Amino acid sequence: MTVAPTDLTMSRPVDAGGPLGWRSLHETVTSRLRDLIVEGQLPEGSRIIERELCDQLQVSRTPLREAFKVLAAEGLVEILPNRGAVVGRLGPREAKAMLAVIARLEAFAGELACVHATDADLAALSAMHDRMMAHYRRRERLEYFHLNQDIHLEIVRLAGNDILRAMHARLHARMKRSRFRGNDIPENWARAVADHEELIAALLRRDAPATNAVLQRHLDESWIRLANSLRLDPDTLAPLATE
Amino acid sequence: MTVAPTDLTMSRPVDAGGPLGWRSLHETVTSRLRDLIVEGQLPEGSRIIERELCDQLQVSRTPLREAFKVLAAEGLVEILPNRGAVVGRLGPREAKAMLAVIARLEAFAGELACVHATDADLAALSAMHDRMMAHYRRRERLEYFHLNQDIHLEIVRLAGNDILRAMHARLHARMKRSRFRGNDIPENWARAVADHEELIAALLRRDAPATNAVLQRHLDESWIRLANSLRLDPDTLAPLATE
DNA sequence: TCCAGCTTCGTGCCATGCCGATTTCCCCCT
DNA sequence: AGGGGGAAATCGGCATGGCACGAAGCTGGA
Repeated sequence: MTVAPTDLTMSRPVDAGGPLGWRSLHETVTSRLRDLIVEGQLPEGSRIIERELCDQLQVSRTPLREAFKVLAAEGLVEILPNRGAVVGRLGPREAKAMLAVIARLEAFAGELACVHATDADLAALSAMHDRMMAHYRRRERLEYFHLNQDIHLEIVRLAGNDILRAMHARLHARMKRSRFRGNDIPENWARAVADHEELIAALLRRDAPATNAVLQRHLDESWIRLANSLRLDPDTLAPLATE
Repeated sequence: MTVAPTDLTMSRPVDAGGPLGWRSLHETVTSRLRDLIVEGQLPEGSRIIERELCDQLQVSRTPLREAFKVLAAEGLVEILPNRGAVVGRLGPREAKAMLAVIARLEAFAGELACVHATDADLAALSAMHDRMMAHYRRRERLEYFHLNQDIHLEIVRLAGNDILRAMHARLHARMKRSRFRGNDIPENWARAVADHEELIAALLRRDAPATNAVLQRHLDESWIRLANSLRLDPDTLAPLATE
């Protein structure tokens, strides 16, 4: 779990720049740490030693501890009293629960987007979709993946409900790490792409019920895909028989 | 914003008791502070001076600052860089957004409860409902209010989805303070009670779609009631003309 | 040889001190 | 008299040190 000893003090202009724009140190540490966890640099379940991270991040223990507290509130790490912090594990049960909630939130966001988004917003979204499709035709998985995520986040943004966006962002961040492990299988990929075609069409028609339905279905299938890649039964969570 | 100078060190057995069961100081402070904010002891928008609270809670600044960080992550307080913390204001726009999300989450929870709750669970819920109705007939508003909240929380619990419960609890806590200011008007009260009758009936029938629908409607009406009590138009959020 | 108790070491938690930023108030200038 | 600028008080942010809890290693007895 060795991390590149990046110096965070450099990212804060100590004397230059206006009072706007620079963030307090614990905030910087929190962001950096969140990225490290979400990107999987810190493996799940591993104990995090304060002093070690202090040396690597070149900060004192106080801002680091404060960062741990907010990450614990976000559910990314778990703090055991008097025994330090471990990066939070994501069991299959929690993953299923989380995806179910994400599905409802995003479906709701789709509904709202149909009502509140401007024509320009939808046009931009459609353009993103077209670019994503281009990547799909070239089988550029990574670019597809990122654009896919951007589209989902954009839909939530277009809903115009900040609370909804914050809730969704929280859950999405926790799921992101799990999704990084390639769990997209070619035969399912086509299905996901078809969903997206339907989704964009429904949005452009501003058909709220249809948008809700297709997003709900799309994300439910997302859980099926994840469960299959984990060799689990999507319903009972029992280990799947492997041949 | 003077708060009773409760001594938190007492709540932590310094030498007695086993190692299990005592929480670290910042956790205790966080809970206490959360209660203080939710119950309205700390008025919204007021700046919180670290030193002042340190004296009143009899703790040092470090655990207090850590508590602020997690409460900020929960959205209960807002931290302005180098300018301290203020308890988060809840504008009408955010209140509407929050209630909309709560409505969807609770409606979803109702669906799940229809599937996952045991017969005993539903019987207990029904008993709570009966007690609530007894309070209603006697016009005991406070007891009714508390039981009402308990029922809603219980439904979310019965859904068996911990993520859903956590998200809902977060939002519910932030709304609670606003709801405390009596915004129940007698003529609307009867309507809310009728909703609850329908709700319990749908749950006992394990009719998921009906449960979803009635909860959704009930909470949407809850927003209408709140907007009216704030003299705002529920849709446009424009100030309502008062005669 | 194995278990129990103690000791030591590692580690996290909390208090305090110093530094920088912000705000406020007073004085001076217009 | 009113407005602007500067200085002091105030408050929050970060670093460090002391303290307490938990875990592992060691030693002595059964």
